[in-house]
Order: sequence, then structure tokens, then C-alpha cells
Amino acid sequence: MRIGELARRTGVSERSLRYYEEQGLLRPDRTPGGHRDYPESAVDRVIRIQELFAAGLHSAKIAQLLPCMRDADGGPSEIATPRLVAELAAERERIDRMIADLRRSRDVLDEVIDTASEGRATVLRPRGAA
Amino acid sequence: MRIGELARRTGVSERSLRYYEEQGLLRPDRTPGGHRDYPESAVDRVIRIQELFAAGLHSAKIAQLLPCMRDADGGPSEIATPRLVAELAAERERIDRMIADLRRSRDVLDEVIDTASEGRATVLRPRGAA
DNA sequence: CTCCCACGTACCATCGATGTCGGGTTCGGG
DNA sequence: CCCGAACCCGACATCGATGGTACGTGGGAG
Repeated sequence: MRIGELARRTGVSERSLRYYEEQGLLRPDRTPGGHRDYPESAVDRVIRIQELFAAGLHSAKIAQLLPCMRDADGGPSEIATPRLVAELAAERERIDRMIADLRRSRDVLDEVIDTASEGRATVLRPRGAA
Repeated sequence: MRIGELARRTGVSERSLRYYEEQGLLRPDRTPGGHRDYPESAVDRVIRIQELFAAGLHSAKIAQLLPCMRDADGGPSEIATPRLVAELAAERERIDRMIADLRRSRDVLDEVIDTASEGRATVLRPRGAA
């Protein structure tokens, strides 16, 4: 399929798809005229790329990681090197820490939201200075 | 305390502390000579600011949020407006989605790491909380 | 009074993914 | 053949927090 359809089906802009290719994350064929021609599997791949970006991985790391992932087509086409595995383990721990941080921040937001709810009740039923 | 000590105790650069002030997140007193003079409570406050930044909140929203938080000094100095509460609830959901995404990405990394480990000698891999 | 470090302000640079713009080319239906 | 839509490419802009630089000043110890 061409870039327009892939953009529509993934929700990712054409600009970003070209950027992904520039970063080595996608390698579409080209029509004789030079237009990009993506296989069906590109849809899943783009979605996975987006997830990894959301996890804070940089394009360079994703580029190393992608060939080691189980593709929709079958098994991984490459096996991660020990060095890459170490880096991924580090990313894994970073993600764990990030999840913990996010949980704390979420709790903070909950506290403020709760306090505001109580405050509103207090406004309706004043109880003296606090 | 002055900015250098606060930077040392929080691990946040002086540059960032000045930026926080510029964004209305900190309002230190000034010495007669113009140097910033922070209260002891600024340490906790800066740490909280960092957590909120890590959660993806922008400085403007943190500026609104901070006065509504329970301070080390006592209760919140302000109560969140309904409008702010709505925005915070939206942030809360965004954080929830982010956590879910991060879990998925972590699983992806685990899969790659596992695949790489198969066939090799058993590798000790930290098994964090699921 | 003099040092010198810590501090002040102001400004420009950086990172990475993405937006945007402009000008040129390909494609496919009529 | 013609036209408009879709595509290509290259280059510049953007966002936000932070780093870094340059240059001037406060402040405490000697």
C-alpha cells in the first residue's frame, strides 16, 4: 500500500512515516516512479513503533530492537546481541521506575481532586476556618 | 537557603531552579543583594515538581496545581477550581493510559530478552513486580 | 580592602519527534 | 492528452526543559 493509506490506517502522519524510514525503522519497496510501497505487515509494525516511542525509547534503539521482535510473519529475523540485551534490560528498569513515578503522580492528582471535592462540600456547609 | 544548597540537596540544577521560578513554581525571598533565599520546605516542593514533570505535566499546569497540594507546612493554601479539577482528571486518565502503554512496552522488551536468552546459558534476569 | 566563590541576568544551543511549506514528479481516471 | 490528487524531497519551525556561555555583582573570609 502507499503512504497515504498507511497513514490513514495507523493514525500516524505521512511525515512521521517518512521519518521512520529515515531512521531505519521501515524499509518500504519503491514503485518504478519512486513512490513508497508498504507491505500489509507495515500496519502492525508502525503501531509497535508508536508504542515503543511512547515508552521513551529513541529511534536508534527501536531500530536495533525491531528485527529481534516476533513479527506477524513469524519468528524474529535476528537475535539480540548480549550488548543489546543489556541495553534493553536497562530500558526495562527505566520503564519500571517510570511506572512507579507515574503511580505516585497519579496519587497526588487524586489527593488534590479529593480535597477539592471536600472543599466544595465545605462551601455548601461551612464548618469554620481550617 | 540559597540556590546552590537547594540544587545540591535536590539534585536539580541551579539553571532549572531559576527556570521553575520563572514559571511561577517557586517564589523565593530575596536577600538585600538580590540573591534568592529559599525556605526549608522548598526541598520537598522541588522534588514534587520533578515528579510532576516526570508525569508529563507542563509547568503551567503544575503552577496551578501546586497551591492546591497539601504542603509540608500544613493544608493546601488554595482549593482547585472545578475547571482545574476537570483538567487534572484528564491528566489522570492520560497517566493511566501511559502506564498501560508502558506495561505493554515492558512486556515487549521482556519477550525480546527472553528470546535472546533461549539457547544460551540461563541468564539471571531481574524479575520485577508484574 | 581585596579575593574569589557563589550568585545575578540575558541569551543562544540542544534534543527528538513532528508540523509545515514550497516546488517538483508520478499516478490514474476521464 | 490533461488534470487533480497523491506523492517525493528538502529545509525550516516547533515544543519544553535543560545545558552552556558571557559578563557583571553580592558576600563572607582573610
